[in-house]
Amino acid sequence: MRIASFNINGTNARLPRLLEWLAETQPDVACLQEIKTVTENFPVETINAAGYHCLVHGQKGFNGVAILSRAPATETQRGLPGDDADEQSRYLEAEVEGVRVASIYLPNGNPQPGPKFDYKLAWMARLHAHAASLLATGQPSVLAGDYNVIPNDDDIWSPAAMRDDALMQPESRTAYRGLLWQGWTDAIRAVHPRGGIWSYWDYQAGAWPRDQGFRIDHLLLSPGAADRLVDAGVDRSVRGAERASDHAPAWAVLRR
DNA sequence: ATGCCCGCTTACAGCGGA
Repeated sequence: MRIASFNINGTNARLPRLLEWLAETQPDVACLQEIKTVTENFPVETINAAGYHCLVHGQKGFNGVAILSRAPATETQRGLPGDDADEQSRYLEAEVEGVRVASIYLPNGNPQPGPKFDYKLAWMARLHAHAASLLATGQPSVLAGDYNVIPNDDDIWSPAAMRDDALMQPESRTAYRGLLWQGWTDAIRAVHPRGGIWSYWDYQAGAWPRDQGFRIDHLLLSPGAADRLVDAGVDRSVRGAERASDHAPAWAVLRR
């Protein structure tokens, strides 16, 4: 069972690339982030024609997440619990083929310090609480998404280049590690323990041709899911296409 | 030190992204 996470950076701008990638890699579940459209405007019929069911939690202009699946999915959570005033569409969760799968778009948090960084850390605290409730169910679960956290210094081409960025502040990393201590396994890290794997390359300053990237798209596996881990990686070549997203898809394969 | 590039919006400039 192949589960992937892809920050597409705009549905309208990226639909051809999305369809190509689905056809080429045929994930069983695709968690999308930054769909940047309201739910009603997501191209459900086109995605259905490509062989995928759609669950969509959209938002106008920014954010927005979706879960595409070859098998029917049952929605289990829309929006991250813990703050009724939070109107940003950054969390969607469903059960697919017996596995609980979440599509996560964690706040960027820049500039830091500041209210956006506070929101990021508060959101991560809420995620920590909800993730604990998922572990308590004992169901195999996968938290897949754009975490906007560079976990380690070997997850970026140059730690100095992003030293003051919200993505690699100690508070961000500590909160991410808190999920690991809770019992979640970073699938790509487990398969590639030496690091050096990137999932994002900035549009600016020739970051892609220079391979100046970092890893912020992660799939966290519950113990029951981690026991079934076969392989994990990043579809790097997707980043090299015309009109590509600035993210490449990250994926994990679980034994059925 | 700043902007580079990209996608979005009751758009033709400004914001958010990372």
